[in-house]
Amino acid sequence: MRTSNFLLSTLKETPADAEIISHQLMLRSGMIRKVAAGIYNWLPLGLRVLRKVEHIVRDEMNNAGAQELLMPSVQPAELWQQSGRWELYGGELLRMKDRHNRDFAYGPTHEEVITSLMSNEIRSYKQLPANFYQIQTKFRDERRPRFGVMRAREFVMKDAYSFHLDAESLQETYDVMFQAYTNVFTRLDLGFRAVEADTGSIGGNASHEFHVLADSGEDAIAVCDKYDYASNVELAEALAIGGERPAPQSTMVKVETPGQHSIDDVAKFLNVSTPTTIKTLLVEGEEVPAVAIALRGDHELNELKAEKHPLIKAPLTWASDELLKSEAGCSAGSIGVVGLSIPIIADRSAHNLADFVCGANEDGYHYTGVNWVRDTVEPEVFDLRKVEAGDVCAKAASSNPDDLLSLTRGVEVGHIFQLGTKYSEAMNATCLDQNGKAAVMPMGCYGIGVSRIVAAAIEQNHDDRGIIWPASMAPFQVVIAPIGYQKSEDVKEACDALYQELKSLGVDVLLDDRKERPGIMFADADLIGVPHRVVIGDKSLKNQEIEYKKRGADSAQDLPLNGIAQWLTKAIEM
RNA sequence: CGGGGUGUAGCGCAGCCUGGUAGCGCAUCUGGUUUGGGACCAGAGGGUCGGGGGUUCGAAUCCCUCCACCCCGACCA
Repeated sequence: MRTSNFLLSTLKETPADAEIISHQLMLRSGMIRKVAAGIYNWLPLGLRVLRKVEHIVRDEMNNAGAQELLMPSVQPAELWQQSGRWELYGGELLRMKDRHNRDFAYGPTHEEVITSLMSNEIRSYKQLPANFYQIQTKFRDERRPRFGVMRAREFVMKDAYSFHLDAESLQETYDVMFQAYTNVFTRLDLGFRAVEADTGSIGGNASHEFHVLADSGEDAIAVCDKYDYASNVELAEALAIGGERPAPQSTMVKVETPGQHSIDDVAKFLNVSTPTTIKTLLVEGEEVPAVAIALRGDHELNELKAEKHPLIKAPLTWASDELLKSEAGCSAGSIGVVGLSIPIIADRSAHNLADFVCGANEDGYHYTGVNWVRDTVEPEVFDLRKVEAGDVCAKAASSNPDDLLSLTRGVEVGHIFQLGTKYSEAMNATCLDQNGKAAVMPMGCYGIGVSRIVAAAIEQNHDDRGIIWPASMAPFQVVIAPIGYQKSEDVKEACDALYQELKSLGVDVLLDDRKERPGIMFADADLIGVPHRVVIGDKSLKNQEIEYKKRGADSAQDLPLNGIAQWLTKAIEM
């Protein structure tokens, strides 16, 4: 490609509404332009990258035995009513009507369509297992689209759906897809982790997310390398801190704590440390009006874990002031675990405390020297808190330094689920088994955020000049920057010859034949992130040399002109 | 959805408080001088000042209203 024939739409200044680096660089390099909130044009440069990612994803899906198909983005409401999601999916489902006033939706995902399709096409167990995928545009009407294509409303996704005769077969395909996903992100040369995940609203059993590690990521991940453990913090198990609970030493004393509401205030006022206090939270209950949650003062509630407790109402609802008053007899700053008549659920670490401080259920008072059982009802023990860096990994046996969790942030770029029969039952997707009986097919589903990968890759690979593409997704592998292309016949000849030779060798090469000063060519080449740069000018040509620089390297080197094309093709492969 | 903020040329912004011919930098076009890390000189084009309504002799500026977009909290590839 020659720049004279390519829309190189770079910006010198950063558009004001771009917050994170990948969004800024995608705008500045001319990869994308916004059409509306969360809706983007992909310019030629951006599309080249998107296509490279698609290519690798497609290749690995094919290798994993999945078959590509293409489903419509517009889907009739009937399918969604059949699965029950027309009512359940909520505002993220973009709904519309056709000219006959029939309801349709723009597909946010394709479980309904594929299950309906395969319920007709798959008739015998002999056709199983089967795995189908597509790479296609989805629309999810996000509450808050942001960060460019990282969280867009319209985006490109690879979604795959597998069908099985039994759970064993589903597990086998799930494992194959797990490996395929690992291959994809390895080939894309991204730093990533597969993490245990919540199955969320799609439902089902096993689930893993694939995260590209980046500080700007929206998800927190707990990691322990020694045990190859990685889990979304939403899910990560928090072990009890401290061993067996010590025996009570102190007697319980009611103390005045006027105007002290937060744990920090109370601890400072009483001159104790927050890990020796207990905070008590009241939430609405299932079948009971309210439930008390007891956490160590310095710990935070993991709401997702709380919602899994049968007594706690989901979604988690904080008790109103009136409910606090009627159940605890005080306001939020003075609640404690002594004398409550509602169920108490204590986090493991809170349950390990002795002689602790907690509210007295009377405004302006706390207790010191409180002990479980002696001074309270026996609480139920449950894993309720958020894990923290330095907690012991749930898979570890000791608290050696390398058994501890560290926290890192990630961008979710892939998610695989074992769906089970949730959709196949609803859509009546059965096939005949060995005995000639109709069997409901268990399913798996597997998603990759293709357009999100592009943004995530930039988050991980950039410097103050611009993008540094991994070789596998660079829009161009090599850029030729001539010094005096318009002036020097020699330079023009050498550049054109190298350009043609690289093209014939199958290299994605960009020849910058604009009438621009070198500084502009270099700045643009750095900004759009081309991995290999060749500079050809009269000076070096005199010595039969060119100048080569790898993107991100500190300095350039002079290389012989002779055989440079072959040298470059080798450099690209490395 | 709740809270905060912004809409003025393709991009970044000033002007608004205190109403009076719509500006600056970058980008674009023309001519010239330049030519190894975002050059310089001279000239040019480009605006329903987010939309609608109102106040006024006169509105980018004041008032009302609608819209769009951005940022902070609950969801997801």
